[in-house]
Amino acid sequence: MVGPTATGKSDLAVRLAQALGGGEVVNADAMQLYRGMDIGTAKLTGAERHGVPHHLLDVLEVTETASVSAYQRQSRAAIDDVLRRGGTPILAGGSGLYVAAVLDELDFPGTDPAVRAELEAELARVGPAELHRRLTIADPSAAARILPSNGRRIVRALEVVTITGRPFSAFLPSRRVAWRGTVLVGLDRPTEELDERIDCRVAHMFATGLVDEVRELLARGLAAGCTASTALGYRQVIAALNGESTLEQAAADTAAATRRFVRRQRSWFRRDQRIRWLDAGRPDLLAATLALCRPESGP
RNA sequence: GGCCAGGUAGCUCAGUUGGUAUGAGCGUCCGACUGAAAAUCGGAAGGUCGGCGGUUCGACCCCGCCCCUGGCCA
Repeated sequence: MVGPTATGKSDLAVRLAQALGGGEVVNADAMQLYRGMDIGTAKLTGAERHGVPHHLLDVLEVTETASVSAYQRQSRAAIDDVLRRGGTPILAGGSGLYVAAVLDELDFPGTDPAVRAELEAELARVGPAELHRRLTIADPSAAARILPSNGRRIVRALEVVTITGRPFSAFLPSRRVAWRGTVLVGLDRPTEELDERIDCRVAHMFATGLVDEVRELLARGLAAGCTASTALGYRQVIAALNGESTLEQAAADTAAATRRFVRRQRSWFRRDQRIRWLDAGRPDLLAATLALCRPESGP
C-alpha cells in the first residue's frame, strides 16, 4: 500500500488486515523505523493498531543511520514470517525506494564507512563537479546518469566503484515485475484536499507534543543521527530550538516541506505501472481495496 | 489637503545612466532516483515593468496627469 503521506495508508492497512483476517502490517516508511519518533511520523498508536500486528516499527535508535539494504533484508524476512504463519502481509508506507527494495530485484552493492567518509570529506573540499569529473573517468555510464551537481549520488557511485572495482551499474530496473505477484494499491487524494490534511496534521503534531518529543530525542542524540535528524518536522523543530527560527515558523516550514514531499512521492510512484490507484476519500474505500486484492478475471 | 517613499513573475524584491527584462529567491508544475530517500538533485511555465497621455527613430527607464500602498506634516 503506497502513495503520498497523509492520505490514510496506515489506517486503511489496519482495516484491510482486519477484513482479510490474519493480516499483518509491515512498515515501509523509513522514518517510522525509529524508536521514539512517534508524533512527527504520525505513527499509529497501540490502540489505533486494533490488535493488528505491526512489523518494522521502532527498530532503530535515532543515532543510527537507516539503510535500505538492511531494510530489504528485514522486511522480506518479516513478510516471510507472516506467510509462514499463514497470515497476509500488508506492506504499507510512502518510502518509494524502500518499497522498491522489497518488491523489485534490487541488489545493493556494499558500503564502506572509511571510503564513504573520505569521499564525503573530498566532496566538502572540492565540490560535486570535481568529483563528477572523476566519476566520468572511473565510470562513464554512471556519470552520464548522475548530474554533476548531485554530490550525494556521485559519492555513492564512486564508493561502489572503489569498493567493487566495477562500474556502478545499479540503477532502478526498467521492467518491473511484482515480487511474488504482490498487489500494489496506491492511495491518493486531490491535491487541495491533501494539502489541507497536511496543515491539520502538522498543527495537530505541534499541539500534541512534537516539540517535547524532539527535546527528548535530542537528549538521546537525535542531532547526531544523520537520517532521523532530517525527518520532516524534526529538522524544522531542531532548527527552531537552535534559535534559527521560531516554533511558529517551524510549523509553517514543516507543512511546506511536507507538501513538497508529497509532490516527490507522486513523481516516484507515478511511473510504477503496477500500482492500482484509489482515491482515499471514496466511501467504499475498503471494499474497493479488497476488490483489487482478489485475483481478477477481467476481460 | 501637502510632502516623502514605493507600485517590475503568484509572493518578497533586484535591475535597466532610454536600445527586444541573461532577473533572483520562494511558491507552482514536471522530472531523476540502488546502502542517509521524510534524503539528494535537475528542468519548465509565469511579467503588455500601476493606468492614460506626451517627448523620442525607440520608453519599464524622461515629462505631465491620474490611481493604489506605506510613512510624515497639517
